[in-house]
Amino acid sequence: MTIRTRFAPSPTGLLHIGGARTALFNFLFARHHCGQFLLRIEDTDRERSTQHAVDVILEGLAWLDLTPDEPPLFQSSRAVRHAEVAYQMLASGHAYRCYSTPDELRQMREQAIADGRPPRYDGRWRDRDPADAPAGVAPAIRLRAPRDGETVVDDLVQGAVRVANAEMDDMIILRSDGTPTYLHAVVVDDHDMEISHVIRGDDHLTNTFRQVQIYQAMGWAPPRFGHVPLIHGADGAKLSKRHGAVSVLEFEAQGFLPEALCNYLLRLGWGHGDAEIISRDEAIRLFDIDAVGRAASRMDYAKLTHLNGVWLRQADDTRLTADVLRRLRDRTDLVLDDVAAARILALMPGLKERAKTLVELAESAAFLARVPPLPMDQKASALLTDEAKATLREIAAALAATDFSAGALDAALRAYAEHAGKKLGQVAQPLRAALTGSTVSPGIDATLAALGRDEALARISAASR
RNA sequence: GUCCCGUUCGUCUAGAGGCCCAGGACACUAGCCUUUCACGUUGGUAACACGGGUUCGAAUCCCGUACGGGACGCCA
Repeated sequence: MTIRTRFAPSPTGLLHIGGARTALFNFLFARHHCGQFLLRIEDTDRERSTQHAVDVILEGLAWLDLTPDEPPLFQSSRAVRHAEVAYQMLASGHAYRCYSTPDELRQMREQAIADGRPPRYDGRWRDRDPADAPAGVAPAIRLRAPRDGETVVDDLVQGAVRVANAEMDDMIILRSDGTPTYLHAVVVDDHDMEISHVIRGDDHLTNTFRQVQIYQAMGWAPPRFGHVPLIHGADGAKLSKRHGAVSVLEFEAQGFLPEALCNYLLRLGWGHGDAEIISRDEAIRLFDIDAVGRAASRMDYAKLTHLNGVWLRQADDTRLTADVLRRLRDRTDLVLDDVAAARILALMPGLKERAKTLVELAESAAFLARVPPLPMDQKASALLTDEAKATLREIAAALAATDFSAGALDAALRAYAEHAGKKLGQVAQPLRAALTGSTVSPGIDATLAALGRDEALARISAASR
């Protein structure tokens, strides 16, 4: 049997990290088992679905490199098929028409809650003569669910979960306007798409029983299910639009690398011994659904940030340089020409070692695109005393005599320090201030080399005046 | 309220009856390294929710309790 999984978000909100992780797990599971990963947009709620949300989902998945193997299926395009199946069930006696109005149902629910009973449809049209149908009321179609026995789901993550059928009422499968409900559409689509494994959020676990009843009514073999626990916000509360549930694209804006976010998400709810830094290829090799934990987990930005630093250091210099230039593009205080780009690329090995996010990286690279005289931060200007300025003029002369390679510069600096009876730090820090306008940068030799002879000497000259 | 699920350091996790007076990672913290800042490195603080069983032996199995989460819609 070919393994086929799907990610089925509804375009009524953003693609948040919970959804992203669900997509990742589906993707990894499919790849691990040499199967296919599909995408289905559940846009049956026409009122709340938006094109913008669809775009965000598609963009987000592309950014995370979780591209589906087939074009996305839009659930709304399958309304005819959903209705067809509902009528089949009606014909076979597995469903019936219900003429209760939404208002009536609401009263029924409120009454049940007031009486301390579970809020459920009482099945008043289940066995009623269709001749009793009130005129002018369009009926909804309900599943004639079994009332005895129990329904069992052998979940890949949660294990065997069972519920008494008496706990469930007859759910609506086709609304009075002829459109399918979610529970029904999902089953029909998963069946028609030949989905073998449904991996989704824990919040769907209790829905699964009702879906299984539809499979049974249609005589279809249900897929295997795996319900992964939800991700909570940093404070332990459920992810909501108000906090934490930001779009995955927001993570991009905040300077996180997609491979870092995937690595983080993978380790949230799943573990493999002591493995922490896991590439996509390794993830495909190691991941399996049975190692997914059963408890909800919290979003931890500190750990994500750490992981991002690890991946940043491993990332390609050209790629990072392009990202930095993009983030700095709109800065009016910088000159982002080819010269600046070349400097940033040249210093990237040292810059990426010191940054945890792409935002920090861009900020730390900005000095390379400045035109002297540089703005000095407080600590830098404090370093540039009259004595230091005099020293800088001497250093400039020593540096000018080299070929401006990092090795030669380092040697010249050390020789000068020894000659002047100073510690290297006393030499390097004023120089750093002059070159960068701050007290933090990659190694001073590499920084000098990246700037190049003319620019470096110009900056030293400007700062030592 | 009813049903379902969960509970190992602050956080993410390893752990499938003896290897665990519980390991790793992040965070925090003390050193080392050092040309600043990072990185790296060596230590440290810190957890099996609680109570009963079962067993020679339980973080691991069973039952309760507490707490947390989810679902109960002509939303998805």
